Amino acid sequence: MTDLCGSERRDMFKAAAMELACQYGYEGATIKRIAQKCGVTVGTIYHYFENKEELFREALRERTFTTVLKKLIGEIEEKPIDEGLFQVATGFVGFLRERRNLISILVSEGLHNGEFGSLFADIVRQNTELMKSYFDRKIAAGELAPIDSRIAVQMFFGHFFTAYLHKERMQMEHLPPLDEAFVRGSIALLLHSWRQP
Amino acid sequence: MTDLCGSERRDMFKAAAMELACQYGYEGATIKRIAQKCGVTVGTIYHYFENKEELFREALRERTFTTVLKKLIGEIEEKPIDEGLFQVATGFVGFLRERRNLISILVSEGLHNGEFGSLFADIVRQNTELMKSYFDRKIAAGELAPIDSRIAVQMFFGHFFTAYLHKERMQMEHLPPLDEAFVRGSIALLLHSWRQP
Amino acid sequence: MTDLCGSERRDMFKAAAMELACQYGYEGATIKRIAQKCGVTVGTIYHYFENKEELFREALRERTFTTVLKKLIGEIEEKPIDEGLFQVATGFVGFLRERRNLISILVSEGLHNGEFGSLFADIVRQNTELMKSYFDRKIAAGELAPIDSRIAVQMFFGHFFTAYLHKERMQMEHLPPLDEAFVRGSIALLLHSWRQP
Amino acid sequence: MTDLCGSERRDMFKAAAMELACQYGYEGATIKRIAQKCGVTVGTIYHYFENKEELFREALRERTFTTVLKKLIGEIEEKPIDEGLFQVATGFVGFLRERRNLISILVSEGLHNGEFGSLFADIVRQNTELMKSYFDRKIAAGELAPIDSRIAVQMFFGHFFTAYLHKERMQMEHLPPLDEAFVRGSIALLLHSWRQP
DNA sequence: AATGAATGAGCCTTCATTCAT
DNA sequence: AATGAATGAAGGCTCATTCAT
Repeated sequence: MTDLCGSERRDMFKAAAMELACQYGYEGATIKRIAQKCGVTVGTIYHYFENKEELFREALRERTFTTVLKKLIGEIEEKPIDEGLFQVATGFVGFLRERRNLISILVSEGLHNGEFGSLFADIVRQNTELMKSYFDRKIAAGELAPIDSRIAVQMFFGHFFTAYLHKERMQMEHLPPLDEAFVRGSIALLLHSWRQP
Repeated sequence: MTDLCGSERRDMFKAAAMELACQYGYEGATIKRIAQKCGVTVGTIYHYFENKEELFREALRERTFTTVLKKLIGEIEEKPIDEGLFQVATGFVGFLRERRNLISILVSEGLHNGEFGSLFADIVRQNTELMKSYFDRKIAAGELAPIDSRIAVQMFFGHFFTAYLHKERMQMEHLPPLDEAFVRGSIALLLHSWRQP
Repeated sequence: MTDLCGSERRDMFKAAAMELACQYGYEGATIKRIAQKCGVTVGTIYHYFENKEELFREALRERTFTTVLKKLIGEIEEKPIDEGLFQVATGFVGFLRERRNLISILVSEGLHNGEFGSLFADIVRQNTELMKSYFDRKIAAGELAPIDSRIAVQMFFGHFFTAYLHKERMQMEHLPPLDEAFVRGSIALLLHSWRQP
Repeated sequence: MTDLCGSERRDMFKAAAMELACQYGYEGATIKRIAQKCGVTVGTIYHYFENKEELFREALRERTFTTVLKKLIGEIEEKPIDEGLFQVATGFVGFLRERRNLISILVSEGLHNGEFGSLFADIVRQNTELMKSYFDRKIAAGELAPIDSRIAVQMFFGHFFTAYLHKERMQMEHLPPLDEAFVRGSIALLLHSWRQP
């Protein structure tokens, strides 16, 4: 419709695909629907992408949290640990929100689509490694106790990921909102002993 | 095939449906496949269930972790907190493993199927409440510090849930196995301060 | 439509497929057209056949000239060679006419469809072998000169096959009709020396 | 790509069309594939040809065996019959090999495409007439017996055509190779009596 | 002259569902 | 209770063709 160059067109299709898949699932995001949403006909989409899977693969690969995380870790290196974790957590949740479609598809399709599954695994591995080495540096520096950093990373991301999924993607109304208080509270919980000293 | 009464047949269909959906996703678990797996023809399934959705809804509602959790909490009330958490966590992971199919479907379909979504939300709420009141009693008893028990519950379940999903459902090879050591390590991480005292 | 048992239904679909393919080619014989010709909807055809290729493969394999040829050779063993050849040639042309669809598809699709190609090759080989051994027996019996029986077989079938294709399938009006006179004339041409003695 | 004048471009497209159609069939030889093979885009082809059919029609009409045959017959007029037939047969097989694409398409498409069918018929008629009059002259000259020259021509071309199709286009491995021995053997078979004198 | 984006009809195939037997 | 033939809409994808640039 509007005047767009080729690459912008591709982006438009990818965005529409993500949005529809988030709403209806991968199967529900039909090429026809994607085309309609973009005001073109099915053939056009195949002019830009080999097939449906390529369209999605490319869209999903596009931007991952890893890029953001690298930058964040660079910025927080010198800050106190609770501030550092706060910033990463906030960035993570913000990313999940911004790329909400991506997340939905990776989770729901990753469970039974090999291609998407390994894409998801890749992303998780990269993030895990970055964060683990941050933890390890903090342990070496004596800021953190000698905890099992591998598990710690899983706990950190796992918590915020699940919280986001449950609260914002599945609208579980009994759960607290994912606001700053929640993030700060969560980090406090991690850093402090649960046990009464 | 073998002689089964009506209710047993229903169970058989539900079990087959779960298994196939776990493997191929909800869309991939076609009525024909379910029928074949049970050695009957498509028509038969429609004798027992109104339609595909009813079959799945009923299968998913069947048994949730809540039943197990109630029993577990009764048993651990008097035990020290780390042992109590260990038993709940172990029971939770065991349940996820045993009902692996159910979990897959709730997660992947819950994201864009309203019916399944609220089913999932229900289950989560019940578990959250049970566990939260357990935490609250422990806080009152002075065994736990006055932590935010709502967040703590989310962190507890969220961690093991994510760990299970990533490791055992998505085969992320870079993650540690979900064995006793992992569970104990995770609980230690929760109960102790991450920060160097 | 009319009451037919399963196997008759299959036959009906195969017959329709052959007829349409003969008229429009393999690609032109669409499942929809086949279904329409049979008064059913597309889904029905897929109830009987895995896919389009299976439908055609089965239809093509169904009856080949080999069966007819075996019987014919049994009958002509004792007859004089020109009468024997006349009967085989007549039977061959009759078969081509009767199974006109089959031939069209094997020839036209066999050239670029591996599956159909090897099907055709199989048929040709079987016929060639049967006929060659007949020739060899006649040579041994002294009724035929010690000719190269392999080439002779190719010449025999090749001639009638081409004649049929050109005249009756491609309506080449400048060619003589494929009647008894033509067959007898052809055999005379084979058996007698072309060269002026 | 390279600098070609209009007519050379047309030839290039036609050649590519033939080659692809030979490999994949008429339907399989898509405009896009043809364009790709020539390093241009689809639009370009439509600058040179009205539509797909025109492209093929023109390509097929291009050069036929007739031209070659005329020349050959001129050359063999004075030679002994077996040598003459050898040269024509060799030329014919050589032509089929060289124009392999053309042949495939005429045969396979000619069966259900009226346009291509009559094109093929034209070619066959011309060749038949040329060869028949050669035979008739040889009969008049007493070199050949008073055979039915119309059938003889069909037998001559039909044999080599089928042999080529079966052996070199359909890779029938049980058949002898189409070499000089085969051609000479075939001609001997034609010229000599099959019957034991 | 050449491009390549866009079209839209049509292809093969799948699948939940119905229903006469 | 069970069958399985039949439906028909829908899905992914292809392709000859057009046309503004």
